[in-house]
Amino acid sequence: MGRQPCCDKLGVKKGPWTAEEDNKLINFILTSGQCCWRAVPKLAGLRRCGKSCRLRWTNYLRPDLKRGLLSDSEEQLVIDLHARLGNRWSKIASKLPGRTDNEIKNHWNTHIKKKLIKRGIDPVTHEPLQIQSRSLETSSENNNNSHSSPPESGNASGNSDENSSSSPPDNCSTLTSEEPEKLFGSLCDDEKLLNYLLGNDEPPLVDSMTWELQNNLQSFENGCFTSWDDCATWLLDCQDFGVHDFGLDCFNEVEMNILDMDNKQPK
DNA sequence: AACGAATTCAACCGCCGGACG
DNA sequence: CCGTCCGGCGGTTGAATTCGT
Repeated sequence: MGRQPCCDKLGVKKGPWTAEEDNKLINFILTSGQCCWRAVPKLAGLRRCGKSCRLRWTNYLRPDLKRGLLSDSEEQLVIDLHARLGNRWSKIASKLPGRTDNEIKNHWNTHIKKKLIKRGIDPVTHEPLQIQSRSLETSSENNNNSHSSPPESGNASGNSDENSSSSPPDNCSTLTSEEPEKLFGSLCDDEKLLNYLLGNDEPPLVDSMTWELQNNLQSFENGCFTSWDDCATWLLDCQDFGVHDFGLDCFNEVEMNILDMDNKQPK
């Protein structure tokens, strides 16, 4: 029995989003919040699949997104997390505020992979390439006991357990004795981040979020945008200038304010 | 300037798992 | 327990852009 498609394929537009579509989606989510994505296209007046709307929102339109290339420390963080988690891009993205899984995945495939190979590190196993080729020879002798296998290879069953007691500890052991220090080296100036990565601390983004919230709320007058144009401009500014780290909690507050404004001041 | 190759990244596809009736 | 719905995920594609000749 075939599943119903996620949306009516007929009449559904594909390809790049236009500014008008973006505005419609932003407008809808600002006024109605993120509800059932399946219903979003209809309610927002878009000829798009619900999935496509969700993707567009999460990967591009969300106001808390950073734009631009990953910084060096972000890159190191991605490398380390990849060593622990494998290709679980969403998990990795969740540790990098303002970054999306798609963005990290793309950056990994286009930049980081090459850098690691240049440094002589296998981007899949995070082992030095020479050691890996040697271990490949030996592993053919005892092939089933593959602790040096790619992190994601043990994940083929789709086990995406958050605390993941399974693969991450093993993955750490795939690094040479120098690697972890090398990888952490550039992160050591960010103690909170480091503690979090080592599992000793809470995520470090809370402080920055509240800090950014304070700053971004200055964009509002009495907690409200003075007009939709202001709001849209604010959203676009957030994207263009990389305003980040204030998370969707803040956004919910904005949204509530707008709803509140709508109630008080009908257009 | 023109062309092809290489690179980038937004968007799509299909699968999976949780929630729910 | 089973079937369905839906959101989310990771892999892949292909148009746009950049680079090299």
